[in-house]
Amino acid sequence: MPSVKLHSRFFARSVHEVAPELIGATLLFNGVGGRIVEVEAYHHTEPAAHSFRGQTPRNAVMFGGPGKAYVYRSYGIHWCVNFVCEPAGSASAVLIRAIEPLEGQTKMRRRRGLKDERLLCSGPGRLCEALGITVAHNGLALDTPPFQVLGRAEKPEVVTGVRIGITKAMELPWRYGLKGSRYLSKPFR
DNA sequence: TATGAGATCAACT
DNA sequence: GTTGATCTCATAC
Repeated sequence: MPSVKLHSRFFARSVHEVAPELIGATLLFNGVGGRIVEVEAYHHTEPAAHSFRGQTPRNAVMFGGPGKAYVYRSYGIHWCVNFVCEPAGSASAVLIRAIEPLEGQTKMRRRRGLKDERLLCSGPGRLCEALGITVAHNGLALDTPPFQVLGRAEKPEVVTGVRIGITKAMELPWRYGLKGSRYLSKPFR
């Protein structure tokens, strides 16, 4: 199956173009990962984005230009990974919310504690735990090991909806998913 | 199936 | 002191 590595050029566009195109792409971290089935776009002009109020130590990577991983701690417990998009300074990113486990399932299971395969990577915190992504990887380039992001071979059917778990800008339909996937963090309505 | 508590930290009021 | 781009487990229906 032909897959092309995605470079920073791919990410240097609007999050609204990049996010739907990431559905069906492959994310690997040290060779472990799978097919991206759910993402959300966060634009700096909108209050749900971490960059909305300007730069802080936590979100600095968002301001450094496209093609990097932005990793932050969620609820003091979990890690979540974003792909930074748009030109440098735009500070917008795509949150990777769920993947379909394909490579390194043994490692993922071990890290996750032998959970149901369906729950291995179906959520932003879950997938970071399964792949072993932490803040130690914040700011790393997405086209260089340990990261590997491969473009999809064919265009899948993409569904959209409102974003999950936020209390600001709840009306924006900037959640994208692979239609019919059983690995979504929540079904699309 | 649904709701609630707890874990625990960066940023904000 | 409160909130949040979350998840798990316990208890109730």
